[in-house]
Amino acid sequence: MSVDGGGVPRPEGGLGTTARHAVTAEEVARRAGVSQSAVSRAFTPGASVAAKTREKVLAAARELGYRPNAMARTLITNRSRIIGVVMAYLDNMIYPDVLEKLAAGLQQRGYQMLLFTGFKDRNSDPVFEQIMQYRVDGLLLASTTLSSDLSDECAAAGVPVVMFNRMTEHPLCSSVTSDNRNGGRQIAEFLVAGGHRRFAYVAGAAISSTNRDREAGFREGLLRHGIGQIGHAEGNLELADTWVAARDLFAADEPPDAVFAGSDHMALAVMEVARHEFGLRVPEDVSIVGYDDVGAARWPSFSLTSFTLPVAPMVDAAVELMMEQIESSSILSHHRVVPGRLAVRGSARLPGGPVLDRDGTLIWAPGGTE
Amino acid sequence: MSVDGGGVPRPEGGLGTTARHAVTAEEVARRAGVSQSAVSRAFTPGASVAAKTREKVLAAARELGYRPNAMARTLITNRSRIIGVVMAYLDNMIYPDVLEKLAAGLQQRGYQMLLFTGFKDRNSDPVFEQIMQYRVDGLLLASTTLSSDLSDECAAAGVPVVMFNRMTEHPLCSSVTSDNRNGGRQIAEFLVAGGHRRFAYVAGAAISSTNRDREAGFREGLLRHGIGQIGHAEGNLELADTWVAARDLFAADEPPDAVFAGSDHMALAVMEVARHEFGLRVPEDVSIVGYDDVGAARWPSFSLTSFTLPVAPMVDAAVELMMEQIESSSILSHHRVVPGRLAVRGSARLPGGPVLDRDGTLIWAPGGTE
DNA sequence: CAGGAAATTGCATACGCATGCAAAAAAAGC
DNA sequence: GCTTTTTTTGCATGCGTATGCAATTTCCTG
Repeated sequence: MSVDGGGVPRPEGGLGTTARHAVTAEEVARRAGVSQSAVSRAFTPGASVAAKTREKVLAAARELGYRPNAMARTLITNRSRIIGVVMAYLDNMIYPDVLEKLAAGLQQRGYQMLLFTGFKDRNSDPVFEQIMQYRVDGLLLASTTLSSDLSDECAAAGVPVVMFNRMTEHPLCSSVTSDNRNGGRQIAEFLVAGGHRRFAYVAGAAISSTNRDREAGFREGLLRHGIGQIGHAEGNLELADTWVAARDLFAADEPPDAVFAGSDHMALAVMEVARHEFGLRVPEDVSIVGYDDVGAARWPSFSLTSFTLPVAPMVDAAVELMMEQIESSSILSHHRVVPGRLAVRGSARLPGGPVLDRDGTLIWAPGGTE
Repeated sequence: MSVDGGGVPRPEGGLGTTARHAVTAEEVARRAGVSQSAVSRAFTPGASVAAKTREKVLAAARELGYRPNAMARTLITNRSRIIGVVMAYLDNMIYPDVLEKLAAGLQQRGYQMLLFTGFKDRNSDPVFEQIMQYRVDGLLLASTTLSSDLSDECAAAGVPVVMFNRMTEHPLCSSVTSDNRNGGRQIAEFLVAGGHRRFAYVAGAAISSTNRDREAGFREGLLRHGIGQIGHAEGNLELADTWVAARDLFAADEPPDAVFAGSDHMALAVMEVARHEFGLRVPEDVSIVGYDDVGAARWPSFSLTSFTLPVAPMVDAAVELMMEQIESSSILSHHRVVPGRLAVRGSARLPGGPVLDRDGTLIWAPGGTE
């Protein structure tokens, strides 16, 4: 079905190539009876202009509908005030939140966001050319990475790179992550303390440092208690894959009684399979723990125990790190690790240990870990 | 916790203001032994260059790491190849999908996306200035609108405006929506056919045309069967608000036995409250129907009956509409309405009528509506 | 009111590239 | 080989703005 109104042809400004004509500083200058420089200065905070002149200019600008041309400005200042943002995928439920907070943070500092997406299982090299052509002031990679060569290129071009939720070995990139390793470890402790015996890990993308660290921490924590053998399944951050992976786990001879999934997204899928395909009770038959603490984890239907991904402080840190580098014109290699905590809910059996109520969220605080 | 690597100062290029220096066409030209125009032509598809020259240029460019400056190009061509995208909010679960498909569609046509977000309960005027300074080739508004004045300004500037999932009265804006009205009507028919008596509508944002149309269709459908009085609650697209709204509904003297929520997001919240706060069985005690057919609607825990928001065709239509206007340099006012269908699942009592299985999805097809 | 300091202004230029135009080179036609 | 046609090339210019510099105005100070 299609309801079409009339087509209104745009007034042509001249020779076809110069179709539309935006108001320029020159025109404003003429109207205000000043020079083009004065107009420029009137729009530059802190520039040397008499208050009276600025008024005249702003008035003329308002009348003509003038707006400075950011592209032309970029050409001179060599600053686009644009940050290239690459998001691997958006179906992880934390990303709406990340994106919104990021947009707000950049916006507030006068920066815009050029967004690219769709690089879940490979790095962001494919869009690199495009991004760099727009002379972004910085590059933020969320849940994705860049090849070493391109990272070098960025550094050479003076474009700071900040990774979000991913670590990298590259000496000229910065990163902001949650304490994945510790999170995995703490979950292991929690599950062991809960009296579980057969553990399984549901993995995210293999190339993801975040996934590796979470798993490493988990295994490390279990090993402390002499548990070396655990189930492993590839959820791959995809619902469909996780579904299959979960079936494999529960259909095994010795199905796990405690599952840690590398992201809430996958954890919820595991829970669905456990309950509705295998008729398992959560947490009586199987405990399920996730990581990220997405909004849905709090829904009564799920009540998912999950390690918090501290989105707000992480985004803040990322923006800070970016601004710091842009303003100082230097490429840094700082790695910020933001601590999280285990939000204890109903999807995993409770251990005997102390569970505290902090700001309405239940926290498990075994002696000395915090 | 914070682990910091070393800070590597960026090599300064000269007088402080010219901190970093990107390779220019001029330099490539010198290296290749041609003129700057030749370089420009080598990078312009369809330009008049000998194959041999192009090779030389591309080789030199590769050696120097040259990348055309999109900003400078924009200044001349008057085309930024950037689309300004404003998304009202991202917590509606369809938006990750929309954003990804949109990015892909634009990317494929050589366009980039300048993203703005966070305008759920007001229009997008606040960021308008910023967007226009970057001389975007088009403006796409997802679940948000623009004041009439600014719409005029866009038209005057030759910037086409396309609304996604919102209609507008403005004569110089285009829009792509699903058939909200028909959807609401069909849901009414479905619920009436299912033998329900007491109906309620959970509303989204009051300023949203989408919300109004869905409600209008719903009421219209009910009225056909003589039902004029229905419950009404404001979910406001917010989980917290929906939670409260749902409590009000179910705590009433005559609680509804059929609830239509203006979005799946809200429908799921209603279901949570019904089940876990009021102990109601779905659909035995109350039927719940949503709109959008988000991924989670398919999860066994919810099995939400929902009217489909056809994201893929809608995004395609939006991109088409945008490109058409950009390429023809004319502002159109086309309103595309993309049909959806009722995906029948378990959250609402089934009527006696025909429920067909189409492509694995159950569709309710009352005589002659399709 | 003179004289100098400070604030303001305009001029000219540069940023990196695309493009019209004319000149040059290559190809084609005879 | 010479003219005509076609293709390729370089020159010059302009897109809209910011900014160093010098000229001008305004403001102070005595």
